[in-house]
Amino acid sequence: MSNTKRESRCDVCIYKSYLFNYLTKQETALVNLNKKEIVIEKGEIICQEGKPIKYLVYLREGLMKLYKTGAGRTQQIISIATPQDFIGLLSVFSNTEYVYSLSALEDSSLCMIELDVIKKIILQNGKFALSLIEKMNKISDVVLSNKVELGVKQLRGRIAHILLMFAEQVYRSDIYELPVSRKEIGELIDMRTENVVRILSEFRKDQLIGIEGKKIEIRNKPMLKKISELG
Amino acid sequence: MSNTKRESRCDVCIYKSYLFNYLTKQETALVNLNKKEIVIEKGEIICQEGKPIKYLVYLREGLMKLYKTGAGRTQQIISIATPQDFIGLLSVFSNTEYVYSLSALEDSSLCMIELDVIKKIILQNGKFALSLIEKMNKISDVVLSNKVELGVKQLRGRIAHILLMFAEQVYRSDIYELPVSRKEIGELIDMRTENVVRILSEFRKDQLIGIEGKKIEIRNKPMLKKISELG
DNA sequence: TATCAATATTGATATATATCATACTATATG
DNA sequence: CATATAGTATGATATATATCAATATTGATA
Repeated sequence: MSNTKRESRCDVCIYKSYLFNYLTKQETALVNLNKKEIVIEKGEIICQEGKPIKYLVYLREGLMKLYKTGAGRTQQIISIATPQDFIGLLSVFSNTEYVYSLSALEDSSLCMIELDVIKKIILQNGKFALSLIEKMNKISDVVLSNKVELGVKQLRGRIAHILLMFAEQVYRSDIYELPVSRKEIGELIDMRTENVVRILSEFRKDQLIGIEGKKIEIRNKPMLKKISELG
Repeated sequence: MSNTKRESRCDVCIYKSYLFNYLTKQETALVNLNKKEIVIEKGEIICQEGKPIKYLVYLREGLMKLYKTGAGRTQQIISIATPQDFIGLLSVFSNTEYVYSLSALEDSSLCMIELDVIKKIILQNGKFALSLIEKMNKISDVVLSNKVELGVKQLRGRIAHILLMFAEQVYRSDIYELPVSRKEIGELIDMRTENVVRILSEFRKDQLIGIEGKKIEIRNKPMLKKISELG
């Protein structure tokens, strides 16, 4: 737990979410006083299911996973958070305890804002509230449609989908280092580790991708897209 | 399309959502002026994917399904709305067109409120905004956790889950009339019609349920719960 | 460096689920 | 009334996926 803390000013924060542009000077100052910044290492767990919710977590830099622990230590990954995401935004206002856990897939830098302060601002700042609502809807669109699509796709389609997701949403590059293990990919798209491995190898044999350990290279994006769409 | 329209006053509406208790008299009057009430018959489609969003739909009485049409006329049911639900609340603020369609599973009575009016009220009424946010989070908890659980459960577990859902969430009775066809059950829990039929028959043979056409009787709830939980 | 544990890989096999075929309702429709 | 049409039902078979087993590889740690 090497939670290096450093304090920066919200008003000039370079990571600032566009949502906070709707705040007044006073509100920004209030956030400034009631937030803490932490830097965490890959693998560290920030929030655990069942623990009381105190903060709204904002991801400045890095990559994190939001997951749920089921019976028999199995995990299910709900979503992968990228910079500028408010993590778990879809559940913090309806629960007093976290329903998901949160851990770092890469070294990450977070800003944790007291939830009570956010609530206070919602009460007094309509523009902020409406923007937050829009933001929540956008997140729910993505998360939900991902989960809904899982149901119709076969394993090959899911793997293609996740490979493209990392390329397009996360790394914005056709060459990237997978931030997750084969097992975690399985937890994200509901399949067994062995099948993740198998289908990745298959895709490599078919020249769709290059693999070198965790390094992935998308080689035939049109074909991958087709596989992803047709399931 | 027998959209019988009748107008009632919001301030004394017996179907009123608790959310509207946070409104001022003026705001209630504004809603009153910008809403329309409609009564629709089983099978009627209210919103269609791709059509512009103008209203926030509130279900007063009846039962509706929110669904998505995929390639090849296949449907996927996202959720089933019960009275007092704001339908599609999770996507109306992030899109200008509906991303889901909405149709009646039973004769239903709806109140459709101009979305612009809702937005206006969010901007000026913090309590309403915060309550709406909490509501949205609750909906997303339910919808998302349902979809997440689908991924881990096998067919038997899914059927058990859905049978219990109708008994406990929708009809609050162990005997009820299924509002959906076997095909629609499949669309709701990602499985083939034949397997829905097969497993229902199996459950009947095992004395877990009684079936008579669409009429379902839960006969061994503890066992169904176990099947639902263990997947 | 040696050792251990976790991860990755591949193959063989079992199981779950989808698909195909057929028949048998109910319900609508001319 | 006859005849479509969708829904329900069941069996046989094909296919997709999970499970089991064995080995290789990597990464962490003493």
